[in-house]
Amino acid sequence: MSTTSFSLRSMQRACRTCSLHELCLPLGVSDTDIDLLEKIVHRSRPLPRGKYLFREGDPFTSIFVARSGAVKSFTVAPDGSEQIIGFHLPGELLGLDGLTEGVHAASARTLETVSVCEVPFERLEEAARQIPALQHQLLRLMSREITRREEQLLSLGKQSPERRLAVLLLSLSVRFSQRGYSATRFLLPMARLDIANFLGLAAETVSRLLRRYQDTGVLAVDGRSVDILDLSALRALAGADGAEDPAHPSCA
Amino acid sequence: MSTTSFSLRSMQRACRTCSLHELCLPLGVSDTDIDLLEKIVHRSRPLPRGKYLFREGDPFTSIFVARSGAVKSFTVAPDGSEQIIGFHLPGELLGLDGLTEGVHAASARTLETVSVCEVPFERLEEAARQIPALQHQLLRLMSREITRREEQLLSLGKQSPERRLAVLLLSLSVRFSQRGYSATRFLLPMARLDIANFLGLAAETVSRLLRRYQDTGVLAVDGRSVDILDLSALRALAGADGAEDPAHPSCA
DNA sequence: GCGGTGCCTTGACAGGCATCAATGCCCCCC
DNA sequence: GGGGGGCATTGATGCCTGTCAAGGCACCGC
Repeated sequence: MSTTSFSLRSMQRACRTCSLHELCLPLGVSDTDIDLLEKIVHRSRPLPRGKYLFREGDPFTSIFVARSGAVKSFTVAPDGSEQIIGFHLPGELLGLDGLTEGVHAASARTLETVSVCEVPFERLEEAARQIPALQHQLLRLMSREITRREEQLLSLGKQSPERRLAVLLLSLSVRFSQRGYSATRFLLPMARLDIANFLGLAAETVSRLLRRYQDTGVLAVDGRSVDILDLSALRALAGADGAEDPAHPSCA
Repeated sequence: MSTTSFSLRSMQRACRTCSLHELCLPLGVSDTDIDLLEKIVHRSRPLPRGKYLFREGDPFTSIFVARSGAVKSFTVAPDGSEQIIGFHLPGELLGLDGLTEGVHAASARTLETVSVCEVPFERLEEAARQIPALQHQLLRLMSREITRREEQLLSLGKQSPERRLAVLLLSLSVRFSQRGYSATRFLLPMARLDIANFLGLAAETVSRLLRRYQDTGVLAVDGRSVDILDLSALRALAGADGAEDPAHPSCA
């Protein structure tokens, strides 16, 4: 650990050349200050599928960001049942919920092969004090995590399973496109059961909904590959849609 | 506005003597540094029920904390339907979701008479740079907001309406007791329709569930007043409960 | 090539919750 | 004191979705 002798050229100055630059901590930080940041960040070798970044109850010392690959975070109820809290794509901060109590409130496990950056939080905090732009970006990223969870809450609140799934697909679409991938064709990083668990549905329902979307020409689905054929239709399904169920009455 | 002449003795140094001290920004900040913080904070007169703290789309300039009274945050879909994202008790930060885009992502409206503190965010950020303890506490509070939303996600994910309502009641119970109120007897600050909207249920279902809880001796409900008679039973309903429905199958 | 194991899909069924509708209560305002 | 509106409760009905069960498909190791 202490004396890594293999050459890591591709890992040096990685933050500056990282494609996630704009989504991650370095945004707005000057080049000289990025050097400071990079001294703090640990870059791991790729982790295979199914590995834990951290577990519920682990002491909180670092936050994590995937450079590639998706991660799920979840808690395990006393009866052993798993409840998925979220899916994290590259550039999305992981582990921030541990700061409150000093202990991670959830576990994080890789859904596929994942390269992660680990950022020791105390050192990050210290650096943020010295680099105003870094402090600002850290706060912004935490704000983004709050916003993302609020959007998830919105989607779960819109009770119809049809909507929930549509919202998830749209969210993935947007997030993939922000990361330079296609907004309409992508591979789902997670299993149907994970989707169902996350959305509070049965796996069978997810399956049937996907089929229905396919039958109505909104999507083309083949296993984990998704092709969004009619984006506006999907938006209508997810959104306020003036379609069929007027959801909750307004108080306005 | 600029020249308020009326005496504000009770409002001066309010942070230091505020009962929410331990839950709010001043925690861990030295007395001399609190003076600095207090210069930033605006304390408003009490707002009546139904007033907006901010609206979706408003430019983000400040965060808010209620000193007393509850607030709901929500978004309005294009079709006019309201979706409630959360209920905020005194000491819980409001408006943080605006930092990401510089624009508030949700609206916040008072559920009852509310006294709020308004904290201009730029100045707070600046102060946080100078006061390490304040920076740390700000980050902790943001982390707490993330955690709270994750808990809400958990509760919405646990699909059974019975559980969701139990989780909400327990959450309120804990939060009231943290604020010095009874953990078992309190007044709901929100209407049934708000609860239903928040939990993704119909108002009728909420009503029926409350009745069922009452019939089984878990609660005594009268309008908005709630008396938790059997806390452990409520926990069982909310939690992993080895009771009736084994929720989602585990992947572990 | 074979069997095994996840994972996904499809079908049948029953229960639960949303929906519609009506009633009652309380508070506020006239 | 009377009327009205908002909110809560209760009942009846039908659809949707969870559950159970079976089958198919792909990937992996032997």
